[in-house]
Amino acid sequence: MLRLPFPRRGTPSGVRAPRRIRQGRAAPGARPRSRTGAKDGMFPQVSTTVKFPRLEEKILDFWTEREVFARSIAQRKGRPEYVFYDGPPFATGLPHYGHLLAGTIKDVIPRYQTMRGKLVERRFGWDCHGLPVEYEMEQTLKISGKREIECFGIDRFNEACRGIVLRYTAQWEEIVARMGRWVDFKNHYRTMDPDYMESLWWVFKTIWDKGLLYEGTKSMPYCPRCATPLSNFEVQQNYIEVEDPALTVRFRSRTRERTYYLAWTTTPWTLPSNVALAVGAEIPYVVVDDKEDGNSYVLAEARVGMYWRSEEQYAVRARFLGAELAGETYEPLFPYFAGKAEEGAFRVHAADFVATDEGTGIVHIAPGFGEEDHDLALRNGIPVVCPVDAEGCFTAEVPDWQGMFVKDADEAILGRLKAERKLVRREKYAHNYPHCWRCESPLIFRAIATWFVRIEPIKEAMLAANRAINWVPAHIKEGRFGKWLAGARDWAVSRNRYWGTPLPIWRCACGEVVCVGSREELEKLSRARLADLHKHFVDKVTIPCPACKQAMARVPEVLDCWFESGAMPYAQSHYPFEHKARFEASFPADFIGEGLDQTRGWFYTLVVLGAALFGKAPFKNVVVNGLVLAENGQKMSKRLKNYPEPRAVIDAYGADALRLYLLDSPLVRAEDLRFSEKGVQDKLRTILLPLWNALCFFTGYANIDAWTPDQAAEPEELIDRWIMSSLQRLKRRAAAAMDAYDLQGAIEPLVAFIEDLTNWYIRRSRRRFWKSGDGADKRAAYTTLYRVLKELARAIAPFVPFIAEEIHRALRRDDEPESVHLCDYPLPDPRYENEALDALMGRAIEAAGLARALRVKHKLKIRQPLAALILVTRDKAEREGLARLAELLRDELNVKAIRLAENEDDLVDITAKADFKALGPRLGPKVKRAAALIAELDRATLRRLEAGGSVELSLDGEPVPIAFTDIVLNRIEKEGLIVANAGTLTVGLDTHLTPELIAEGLAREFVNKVQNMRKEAQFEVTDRIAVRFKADAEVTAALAAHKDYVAGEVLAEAIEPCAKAPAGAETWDLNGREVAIAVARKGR
RNA sequence: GGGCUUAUAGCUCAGUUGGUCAGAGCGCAUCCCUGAUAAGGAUGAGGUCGGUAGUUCGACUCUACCUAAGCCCA
Repeated sequence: MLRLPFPRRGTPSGVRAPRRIRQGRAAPGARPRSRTGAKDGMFPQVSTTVKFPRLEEKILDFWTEREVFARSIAQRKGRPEYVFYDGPPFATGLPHYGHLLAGTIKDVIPRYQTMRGKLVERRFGWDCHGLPVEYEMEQTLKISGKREIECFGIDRFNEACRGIVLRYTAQWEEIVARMGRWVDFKNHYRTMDPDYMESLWWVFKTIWDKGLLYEGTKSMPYCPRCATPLSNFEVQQNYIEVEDPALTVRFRSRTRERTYYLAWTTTPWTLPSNVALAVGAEIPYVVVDDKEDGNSYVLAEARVGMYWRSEEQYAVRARFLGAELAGETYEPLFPYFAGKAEEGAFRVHAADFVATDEGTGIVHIAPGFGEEDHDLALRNGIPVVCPVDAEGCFTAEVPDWQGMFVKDADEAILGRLKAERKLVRREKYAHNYPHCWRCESPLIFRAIATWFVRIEPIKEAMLAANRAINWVPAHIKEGRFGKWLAGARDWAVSRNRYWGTPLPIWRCACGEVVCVGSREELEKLSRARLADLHKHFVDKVTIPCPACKQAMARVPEVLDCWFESGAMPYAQSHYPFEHKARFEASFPADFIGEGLDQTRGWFYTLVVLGAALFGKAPFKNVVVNGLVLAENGQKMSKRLKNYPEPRAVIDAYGADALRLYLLDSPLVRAEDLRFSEKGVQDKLRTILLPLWNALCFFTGYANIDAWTPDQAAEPEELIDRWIMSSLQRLKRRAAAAMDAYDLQGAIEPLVAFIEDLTNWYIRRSRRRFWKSGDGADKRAAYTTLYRVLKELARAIAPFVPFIAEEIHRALRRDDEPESVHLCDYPLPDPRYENEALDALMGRAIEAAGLARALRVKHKLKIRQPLAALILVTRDKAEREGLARLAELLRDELNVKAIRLAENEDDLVDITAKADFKALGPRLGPKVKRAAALIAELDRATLRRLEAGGSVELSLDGEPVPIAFTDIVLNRIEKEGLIVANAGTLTVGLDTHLTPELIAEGLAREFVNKVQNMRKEAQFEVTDRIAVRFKADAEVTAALAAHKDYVAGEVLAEAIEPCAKAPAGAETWDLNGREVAIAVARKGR
């Protein structure tokens, strides 16, 4: 069940309920500080109780109303173009997380580049053709298979497909937009549009003219009943456990006397089509003399035991590796194709797919059927025969069983073999066998006429294209993609289907073939002017044969839809029929991004066609994203419902949170991620909410003080200069990572900066904002925070476009762009960079952490002031730097003084370790003993080394000189002291509590209790009160001494001690002393 | 069966050219703070760095093999 982040009153789920009931929340600026006439500020009052999803929807409206996306592009007219190609999705289903992920990446990078001043057009694409559409249509129409479709009418079928492909586009557009992705849906491209299809023809024709297209055969799963080839996708649908006959037959050798090759098959009906035998080159074979029949048999050594029970029945005559058998010839089993011997049939070949776990280790090869058989035949010039017709019946080539369905012929074939003494053994064989998902018929594999793109002539161009691509992550270039390219085989681009781009090939019975490259060309040839290029229109067009004047008809196939998407760079622009110059100027694309599963899909077809047409890759940079898995690590499954609906997640946490979750993950490096709703919520809670609080903090106080950017004051305080310097570093790192297409690397510094901003800068600067008056320091603080937030909004805009927009709009002046997405990406300003300060503040933050830890360890709460914090470091520069931060640390840690010291000897023990990096190469195996000696060096020796001296160790009587660079100093707090150490810095607390300190601690405790009571009583934060209390003499005295402080803090007009507990008093424990306190609101 | 990727704390992940550093965030537990407050801070527990073998003075890091998961292909 989905947990909402803000159930009812808006408590983020997962956030522990506050221990105390919180009430009477005040507006941020309404602090108890007397001021007159607070003017309305220039900044909108930003609510601290934001609901991000609703906020985002408002921003979406703003973007739409103000046409911000279009303007973000329009304002870059004339600037260098940054070209993005969108990979088209199938819209037969609704978007899942994979789409949202890719969509986010495809949004972030164009947004970033736009802000860097580039013109980035983003056209959405739709993949409209292909089997999934046809499959769905068949289900809807309750028809299936070639015959039924053709009976239904290809025209009606195709029009029906056309009708459903765009069924979900409205939902797609809605959710893509809701994710904050800016992409042009109006100017989309669709693979089924006539212009698009015409460009495909041009691509096809161009490749044709280069001689890269040929018609061959491909062994495909085929349903004889439906008379149609099936795709792998279809085959996977229906595997059934069945029992088939398994035969071992003997082929008489022509090379060896009275010798037979034993071969094994589970498809007897393919035996008439046998044209070769295959052996494993590395597999040991034997020639066995059968003592019973006097013949010799060749088979794999490992399989002998399966055919002869006892060694008395046979004798091994020879033993050799399969390679030796290659080239031997044998007599055909059947006479039908005996004539093919001259073409290279009936030979033994070595093949790598031969195994010895079943059968004889010799494989019967029927290239007309088996896929491996077919490939082997193509590679070795074995003739391919396929005496089976479209319905799966034997043709006239096998007259004995002509017209018989092949599976039904099994028995007859078997009988014949038996009669001819060619059958050695008959078994039953149970295995998983694919069946037609439509009609349950067992599938056969069968060579199908198929059009191929020849890869060999363009392979070098493809490899060169790949070398020029910047892959993110880099390993894909030489790994997954490179390996795939290197082993690429000819690409089968035709499909025996209906809803697709028809192959523009017309063929005559006389053998003449023409390829048509445009509508105009077709019109010239046929006089037919076509508005639509789908099969049911194009197939009606005939072309007079230039050779014999008869009518040429189009070949029946349509194009593989991967061909269509791979041709998208050209087809989306209707190249070369339109936009010729425009295309040529913008090819190849600067950037594409899709999932890892596209390695052999879109990425591949883009590269093949780019290499074939232009000799280069159609894209320069590609970000490959990983797979979003369900929380349990399994694939997300609609059926299992093992993931929350994307829409529900967006509605609950907002698109920014989801974007951030997806981007700040291994997904952007092509690794998998287990999707966790909790993870999305955490991004909201730990990053977006604190950022939002920072904005609230700023606008709240700025409005109270009526601060405006006109009152800017140049920041001089160290902490201001520090956060400004941090900001520069953030911008430098984010831009560098983005330029390297390292999305996660760009987000990491953003998150770190938000942490710095909220948990150090604002925390440490609070008092500067709410102190009264409007001094230069306060103005500097406002100026700093204002600048930082504004630049931060721009820096995060590509990643979290909504919250960035809201911050920008809260802070912008009228003369600034009305949307953050119309701004330039902020770049580092070296004037504000200060590495030394960054390092120094880092030490101060560290020191504060150590000091807080000391307080916790020694039960000295922050409210108890302490006399001093002692910072010890031998580094002079560090000491001087920390001195400049003393005030800041004093305040943070509630100590009266910061003392800096150089001599750490009283606080820490020093030991040394060997620096293995320095000593290892020099000493080799002796390094371990040297390390032991170094660990025992005393303080005096170490100090001498530190001062630049050197020491000699004695190793095996050999003196080994050691310098300070050979060791690493280690400091350890001395036992029993209140000190803590980190690296060179040691901090100590002066824990001696004087009566003054104790008194001040009591006063602070008292303030704390009264503040709690104010809240409990639901007073307004500005209410003035009267306080009465009963306490012991010490507390009473402490309060008297700190009366002004206490009164100021709690807005008390009077603080009266009483002899006995006042009416309505609550009793508290004040550092072990009982105090009764009563508060009363004064009239307003 | 092949290719690629991944394997480090309960979870999500860092770990730079091998060097004595096993880390961060979250979660959990305990505590602090209470003028960013439907926030914030500190401390703590915990891991044979998937396994085995090797290279090396030294391996989370390099090599080989194995195991598991994911993707793609067969």
